[in-house]
Amino acid sequence: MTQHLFIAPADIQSPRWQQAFPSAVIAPDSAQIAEADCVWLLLRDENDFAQLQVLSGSDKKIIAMTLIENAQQARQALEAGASGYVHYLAVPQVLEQVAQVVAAGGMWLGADLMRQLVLATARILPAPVAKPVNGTKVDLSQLTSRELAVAELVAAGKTNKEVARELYITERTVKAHLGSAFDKLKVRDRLHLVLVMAANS
Amino acid sequence: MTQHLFIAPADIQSPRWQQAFPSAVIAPDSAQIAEADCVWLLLRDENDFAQLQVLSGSDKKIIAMTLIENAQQARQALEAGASGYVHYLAVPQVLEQVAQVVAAGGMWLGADLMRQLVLATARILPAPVAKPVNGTKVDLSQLTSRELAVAELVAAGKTNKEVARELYITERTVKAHLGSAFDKLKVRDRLHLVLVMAANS
DNA sequence: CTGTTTATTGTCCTTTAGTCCAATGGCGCA
DNA sequence: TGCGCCATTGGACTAAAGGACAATAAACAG
Repeated sequence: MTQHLFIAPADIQSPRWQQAFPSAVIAPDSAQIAEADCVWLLLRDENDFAQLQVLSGSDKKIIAMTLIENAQQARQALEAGASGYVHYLAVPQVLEQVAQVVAAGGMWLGADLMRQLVLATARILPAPVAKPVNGTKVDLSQLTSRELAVAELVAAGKTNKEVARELYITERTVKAHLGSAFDKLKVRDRLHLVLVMAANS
Repeated sequence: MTQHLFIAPADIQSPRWQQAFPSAVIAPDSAQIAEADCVWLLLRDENDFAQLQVLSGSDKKIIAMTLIENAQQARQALEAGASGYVHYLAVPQVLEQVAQVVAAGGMWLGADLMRQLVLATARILPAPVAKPVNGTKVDLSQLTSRELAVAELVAAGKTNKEVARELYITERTVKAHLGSAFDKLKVRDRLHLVLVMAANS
């Protein structure tokens, strides 16, 4: 039986982990790493990537979890040794599937990210007609670094107050950044912000 | 129950197909396509690709099978609409896993091909491409029909007032359904509801 | 040096969201 | 015919979100 260990800060956890794997251990750090043979690591900042690098040295299977699916982050995670890349709020069925595939020596990526990889690869391999991907695209690059930071946390489900605490600024400032992000991305509220960010990552 | 249809010439077939899916239909052409919801298509020449293109128009899941695994062919198959790419002599366990992943809205590629894709992509631009937003079934089944209707509209970015107008009920009732949906899905607000509903893609 | 952008915070105010404690009527089921 | 579940709504209330108007300070470009 596979022993799963979920490493994530206390404020970003999902009940679905335990639902998918009743015997799973959920902890904020890797203290109980020894008993685990499948580690789910929530990626948020560079430190988490560093930890991923460290873990990849072992023979344990590592699955990166993310707040927002993002192609570059996925690539980095897989390069750093992860065998899977999945949204942290994925439903138990998906989590189980990821575990299965990874346990079988496979790699797991959501279909959308996979498709991106396929299409991206089309450019470097001798390809026929690589259909350029487009759509209702929003340019997140027009946001300043602070606006983006706020937007990402908000898109991860944080409230303004939580974002403020996390970034060591006042709630008012959070609103300011958020408001200008709304303007730039032409969305009316945080809900739509999540939708466009989810559709363009 | 998923109905599998394997399309392959009589001289290139594998007994493992039937082993993996006892109720599967194996035929040399797509005559019996109507009853199937998962089509396994053996790729040999350009005609097969053409057929793949045609099939991709339907909502059926399509899995490309190959005689020899090849990165470029894999790419073409996935671009043409296939959700998986697997060797035609794969063992039943693998076939079942492929079917599972694909049924869940995922994409399947052997680990080796996957690694090639990942490494290939690593060298090119970090520019993200748009991804289509799709949704699969969640454990949303625990919601009543009304709760689900409200949840879906909310997850599409509608305000309570808009949902109320759309469903011809009062905003108060929208709140009631939404509140109980929150309880059942164990989310704290509409933002997390969106994340949960968008997570299983 | 000056104008622009970015980051930060403030107050005041309106609109939305979400919860608590109800109540009513319909529908299936034992 | 009660019991439970579902859909509906009310009122009252608290919290969260977002806009309007404005200010200060640092960084940066021309």
